[in-house]
Amino acid sequence: MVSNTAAKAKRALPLRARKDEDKEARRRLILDETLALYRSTSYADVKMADVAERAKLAKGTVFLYFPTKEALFLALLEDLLFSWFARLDGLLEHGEGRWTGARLARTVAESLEGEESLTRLLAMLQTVLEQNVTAQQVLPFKERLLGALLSTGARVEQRLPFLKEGDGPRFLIHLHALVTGLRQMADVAPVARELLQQPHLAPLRVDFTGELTAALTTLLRGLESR
Amino acid sequence: MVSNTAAKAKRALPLRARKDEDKEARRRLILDETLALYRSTSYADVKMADVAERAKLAKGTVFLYFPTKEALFLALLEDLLFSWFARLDGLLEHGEGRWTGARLARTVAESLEGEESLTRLLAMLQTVLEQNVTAQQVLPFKERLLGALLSTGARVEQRLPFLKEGDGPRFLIHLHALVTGLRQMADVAPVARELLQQPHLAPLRVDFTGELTAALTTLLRGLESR
DNA sequence: TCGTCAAGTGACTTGCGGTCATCTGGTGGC
DNA sequence: GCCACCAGATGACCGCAAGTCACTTGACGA
Repeated sequence: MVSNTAAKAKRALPLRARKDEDKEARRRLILDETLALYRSTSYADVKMADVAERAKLAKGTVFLYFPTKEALFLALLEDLLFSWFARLDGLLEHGEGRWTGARLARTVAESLEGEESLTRLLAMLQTVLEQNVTAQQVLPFKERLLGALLSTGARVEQRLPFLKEGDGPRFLIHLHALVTGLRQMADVAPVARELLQQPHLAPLRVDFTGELTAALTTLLRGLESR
Repeated sequence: MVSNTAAKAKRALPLRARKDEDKEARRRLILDETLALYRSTSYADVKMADVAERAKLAKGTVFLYFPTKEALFLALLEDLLFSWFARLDGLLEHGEGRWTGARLARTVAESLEGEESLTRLLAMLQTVLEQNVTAQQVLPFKERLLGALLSTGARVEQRLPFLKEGDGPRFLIHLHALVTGLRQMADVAPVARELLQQPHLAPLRVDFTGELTAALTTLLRGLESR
């Protein structure tokens, strides 16, 4: 979970973080500043030196908390991803009334609206983030991911009676695939975005939420009519 | 299209490529060597200096043919992608007998088997390759892509009578999304691959062709039962 | 109060993408 | 067949960003 500004202002950190609590706060601070920078630019444009400067730390200090740039962004992804899982769980748990494939598709797609940072990071996961990171560092992430896949997957299965054993997690894997792919198409590099303004290239433009909803609905209808 | 070794050995290039034909041959040579390197490593591990060395050229010469590393890989992707489109067109055109959603799904998924380089590059398209490249350089690619999307999309629509106007291209966009996403999951970084050997993480392992076939079949069944 | 040592620092190293002043071989004109 | 020209080729060099490490300093316990 990324701390909000209120929490940030709560208390000035000592110059040296010796208590675990303070270390954690410093870690959060670095993650927050990284996210702030990433929001308005791209992975390549976020320099470790800039992160350090914004966090009012020396560059070396950032590397005390995260051994590589990739590890930093992997941690950021972890924050965003699992807080999204928690939010989706909430929506599935507390939603009233009958659930249909279409409703689930909409719920999921909308839960990802405004989560551009998350989906952009997700799209880089294996291509970039898992480079230059040791197995030690990826393992906890993968294990948490598996856990979330199984537990949220089970919740999805409960909601839609036509789903069979294992369909839930598989649905989430397809969701991940679609999110990754659609985000790449919808949220392209600035150069390409400009290009796609040209009317004759309009068919290449992709509305993320719309297209994701459509794809998930179709996917679930396919499972229902099996 | 990437030239084969036979074509490569056909004729020694002059030291200076002055004719367009020779320039094209040199360009191909660079692309071939890039692909050879990329096959066994990753984007980050392919150094421009290595490409030059393998092609028996000075580093500067490579930059005469491709202005940036990203442009080089974009050109490589273009080669692989459009030759795959052509191959798929052939399969759609010459396939005998009745076409079903399941058959189309299988045909498409199998046409991508052994195309790991293509799908890995595709997964990097917007995240990496379109960075550091001018609009001038991306435009032809996008235009060709649009053309292929429309023409191959139309072929797909012809094969499956239950598809409506526009379903073909849209199917291909969802295909792109799924390919990108599934490739990321199936063909992970070496670190992660090692990790996934552990039995308790088995559910995170993804069989690319199998999973793609399943997803496409479900997707098409969803469209059929609309 | 002060000694200890982990947290913090930033100048430095490394490595790679990209440049450009210089060189040279193919070609066209004679 | 010779030569002048210049586009193609070269590789030493540059800039930049990730990552290191010898040194400094402030929190805490004795």
